Amino acid sequence: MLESILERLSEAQREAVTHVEGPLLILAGPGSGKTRVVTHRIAYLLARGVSDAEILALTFTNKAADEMRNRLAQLAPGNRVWLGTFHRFCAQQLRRHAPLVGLKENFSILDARESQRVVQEVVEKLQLQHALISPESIGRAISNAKGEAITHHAYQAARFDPASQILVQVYPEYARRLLAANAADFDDLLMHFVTILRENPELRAEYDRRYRFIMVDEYQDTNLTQYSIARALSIDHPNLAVTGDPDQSIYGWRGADLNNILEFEHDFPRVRVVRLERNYRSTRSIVDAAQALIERNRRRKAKTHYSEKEQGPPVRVVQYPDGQTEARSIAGSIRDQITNGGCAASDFAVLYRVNSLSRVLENAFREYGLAFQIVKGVEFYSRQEVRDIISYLQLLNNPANDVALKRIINTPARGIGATTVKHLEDFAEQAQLPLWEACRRSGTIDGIAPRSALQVVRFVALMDNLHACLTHPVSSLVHAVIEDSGYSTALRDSHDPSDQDRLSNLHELVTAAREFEEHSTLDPTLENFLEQTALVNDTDDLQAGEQVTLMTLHAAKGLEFDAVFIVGVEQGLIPHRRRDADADRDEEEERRLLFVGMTRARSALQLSFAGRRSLHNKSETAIPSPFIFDLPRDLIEFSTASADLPAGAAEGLFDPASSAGSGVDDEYCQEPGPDEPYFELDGERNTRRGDRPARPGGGPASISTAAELFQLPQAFPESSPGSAAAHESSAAVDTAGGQAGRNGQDGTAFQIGSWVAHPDYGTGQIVWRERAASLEFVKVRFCDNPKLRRFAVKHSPLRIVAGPQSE
DNA sequence: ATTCGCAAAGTTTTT
DNA sequence: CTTTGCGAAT
Repeated sequence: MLESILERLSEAQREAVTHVEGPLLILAGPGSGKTRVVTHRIAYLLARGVSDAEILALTFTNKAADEMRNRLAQLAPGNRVWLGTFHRFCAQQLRRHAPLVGLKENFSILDARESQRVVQEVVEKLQLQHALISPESIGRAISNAKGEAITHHAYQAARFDPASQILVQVYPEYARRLLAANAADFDDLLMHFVTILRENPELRAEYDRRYRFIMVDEYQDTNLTQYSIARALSIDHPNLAVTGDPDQSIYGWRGADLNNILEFEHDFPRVRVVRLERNYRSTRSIVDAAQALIERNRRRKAKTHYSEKEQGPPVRVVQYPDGQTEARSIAGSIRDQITNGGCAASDFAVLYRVNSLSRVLENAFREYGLAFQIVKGVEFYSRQEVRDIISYLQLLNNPANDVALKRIINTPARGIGATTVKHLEDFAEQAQLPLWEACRRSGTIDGIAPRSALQVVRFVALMDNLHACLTHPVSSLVHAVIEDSGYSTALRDSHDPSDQDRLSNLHELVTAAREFEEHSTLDPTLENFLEQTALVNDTDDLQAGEQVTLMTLHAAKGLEFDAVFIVGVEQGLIPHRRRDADADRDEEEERRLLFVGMTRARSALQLSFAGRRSLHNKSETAIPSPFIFDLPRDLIEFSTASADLPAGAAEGLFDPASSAGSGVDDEYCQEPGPDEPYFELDGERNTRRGDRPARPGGGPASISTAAELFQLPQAFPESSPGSAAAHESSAAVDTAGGQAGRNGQDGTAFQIGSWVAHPDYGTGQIVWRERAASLEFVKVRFCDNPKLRRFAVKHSPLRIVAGPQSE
């Protein structure tokens, strides 16, 4: 049993897997088999007799949790280890102990927009509008404070800082409103749990005992609050194992604190540190170039990435005259390699720093008739119409939820205007009642016209009727809300074509509810469904189909592709120029971002920059990113592409296995000529960067307040390494976070470029695909109409008439 | 109460 | 250039 878990692990991997007691830090470089190690370690603990109820595995994203769960299920079928996101874990615990922080167990979870809305209201109410400090930045500041476990009681304004002067007023009122609405924002889920642990030592000890073995994934992304949770549960039983990679920390801007991982050894003395440095994913050229880049960072832990795969072709660095040429050339190259090089579209990814760069690429890909998908951030559950219906459900579940009530009291329009709502609010505030109770008393409130009061009464009756449906299955309740609220009628009667999309999204919500009933491991209650919709986003699934993937560098984390293009590697883009351009700290994070992007590639990698870049329709001269100069000359191949591409010409990124083929036909891809190269990748400039002055900062990281919150005991059991017979079979080729299609829908039929027929609109061509809530959507341009129409493939009468063709 | 029009802004993103 | 939000007008 133990043997079978340990076979096919490298020595370093095995060391991590067999570590049982005591703190463990796994520094896992890209492609080093991290997920494999985590899942195998859990399986190993189980095999050694640890009860599955004693193990807690925390991740940041549902995607990571799903992947781990699936892989663990294969190693330890039927296990009941708690494995999931921080937020879900905390939400569940918070339900149990809600009264300890002034909530009730049926509290609602506000999404980012809703909580921002509340911030805005508070700012207006307190008359704190400030010319330079936007409500958004105040919201961010509150979120940051919560990410450091600073409650509104504890928050102190820095004396002369105008932003914190405002915050010190807004934060408490914001917190008060959320409590009054029996609601928590995302950050609250974690912070309230920390508060509970902090104020209830016996409860903390109980949790500590209950979860004797804790694992935290992507530890470099933890903020102080998350750190505090992990730490609080690892005092009496400090068997905390974290995996992470400081070099892949790219979320500092959202509160992730690199110190948590850099100081782990300090916070947990006698920690075992395992470095997974071998990269099983990429060729040596790629790994070595990425290593050279990341070595320039100072705030990191020494770690040398290496590969024992073949050398592979050098990393290509290409200069294009402008962004359009860049896009076309890449599209041409990919098309060429698909038609001549035997590659599949799904082998390729194009990465960029900012979403706005996707547009040129989109156009070029369309022009070249390539199937592609853009991974974007609009989540199904945050669409307006979906959010509206969810608000009805939230109000049914938690009548105190004023945020939800205000959202839907007049959606769809039912004659309850701003004035009426204002009166209701005033009354509610005066009487210290939820808005909902004010609605019940609308007839008795001064200032509300009888006609308006009647409408409110009808709204109350509507909700009361729906309330009677609470005993029905969630999906029928959702259906009832959509129908009885008048929402579906309003959409059906609308002349705005996009309202039809909205309607199909709502049908999809019913389907999601049904799937939840049938497949969820949780009780299919309304409350659990609401939690699901708040904490899960359905679009982090990539489609599997045959298409090139376009996405931001951030979105690429955890994925891998045979060939990767990174575009716009220019000053101002990578590193990105910010408003408050501060410090090396940011530059290092940007370098890590490029490092993450580069290490997505298995066998071919190209970085490119342009001489001119038009962004927001302004064309400006562009200068190559300084990071380009960090790459060692002997690992890269530099070339310049000229402006006038022969249509359809392509350069080879791959040296295809048969490098003779259509590999590098350099019609517009020459070595930089002697005639004043605009840009020269020169050894001298390259080395000069090496000896720049040492940074003064970087001092000892201040030890987090969490250390004061939760003291560690002086001693804990000596770690006992499992004595597994070590025979090396280092064939462990694992793709950490490797992405496989696990969506049901087959991607072959409805492709970009396919011709389809519709009974009403005639024939048209698919120009866009997307996926939301396990449903596939396409946009179609019909012959007689320039306007795009969007359809849910499953529900639409579309019929394929011809395969993909370029226009 | 809805609709229209104009102004302003425009990193990255999970939960 | 595009999107989004707010304010004025009907």
